Amino acid sequence: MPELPDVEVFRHRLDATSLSKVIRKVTVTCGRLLDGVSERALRARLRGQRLIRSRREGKYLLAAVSGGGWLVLHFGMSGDLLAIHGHDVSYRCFRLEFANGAGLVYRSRRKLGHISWAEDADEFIRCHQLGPDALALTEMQFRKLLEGRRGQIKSALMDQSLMAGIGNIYSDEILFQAGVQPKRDVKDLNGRAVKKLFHTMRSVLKSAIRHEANPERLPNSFLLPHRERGASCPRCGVRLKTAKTAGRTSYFCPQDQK
DNA sequence: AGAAATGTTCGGCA
DNA sequence: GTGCCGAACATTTC
Repeated sequence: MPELPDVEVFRHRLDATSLSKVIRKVTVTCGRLLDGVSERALRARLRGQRLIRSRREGKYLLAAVSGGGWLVLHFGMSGDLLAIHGHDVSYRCFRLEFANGAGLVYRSRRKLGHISWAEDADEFIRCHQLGPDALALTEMQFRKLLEGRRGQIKSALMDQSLMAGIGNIYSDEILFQAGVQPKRDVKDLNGRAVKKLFHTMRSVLKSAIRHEANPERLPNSFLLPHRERGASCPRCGVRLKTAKTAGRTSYFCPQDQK
C-alpha cells in the first residue's frame, strides 16, 4: 500500500484527526518495529505532548512533537495509519490515545515498517539518503537527475536516493501512462519523452492522492485497478505482460508501452 | 504446499 | 562509483 500517495493520505488523516490533542497514552504492541529508539524513550517523548504539524518526505511520515523532536513513521509493505474512536482494530502495532477515546493507530500486517525518533527532521532525511520528494521536483531537476543515469527507467523512478516516494506500483502506473516500457534504458529517452514522463509522474501522483490512493476509486483508465495476472490493458485490451526487476513484478502493456 | 505480496538494506558481481 | 540481482526481514493471502 504505502507509496507516496498512500503516505500523503495518511498525513492528511493525521492532520484532520490528531493535531493539537494531548497524548494521554502510548501503546507499543510490536516492539520490533521500533528502530533506534526504546519503547520507554518513545513514551517519555510523547506522553503529555501534542503533535503539532506533519511532514512527508517520500514514503516517510514525520510528526513534530510539542516538546521537541519528531515521531517518524515508515510503513514498509503493508502498513497504514488509522484514526479510531474507541473500537479496536487488528494488526495494531502502535497507538496514540487522546482524550475521549480518540486515537491514532499505526498498523503493519507484515511488520516490515519502522517507527523511529528524530531530533531533527532534516538531519534524519539526510542520514537516510533520501533524494528530493517526487512531488517537490521541478522539471529541470527531474531532467538533471536522469541525465547522468544509466540503466532502466523503472529502477531510476524507484531509487529513493535519486527521488523519493515512488515504489513498484506507482512506477508501473507512471510508465504505463507515459507509454514507456519499464526496462527501457534511461539514456534512450529523448528530451520530449523525459518531459512527458515528468508531467505524467506529477499527474499520476496527484490524481492518486485526490482519489485517496484507493484503487477502486481511481479512473478505470489507470493500470492499477487492473494490475493482476491475466488482466487486459484498459486502453487497448491486449493482455498485460509482466517482467521481473530485482525480485519485483512489473506489469505493462506490450502494445502501448515502447 | 508454495509462491507472491505496494519496502529497505546489504553483500556480491560486472 | 554505478547499477543490478538475490537474499533477508515477518506475515498474510491466494
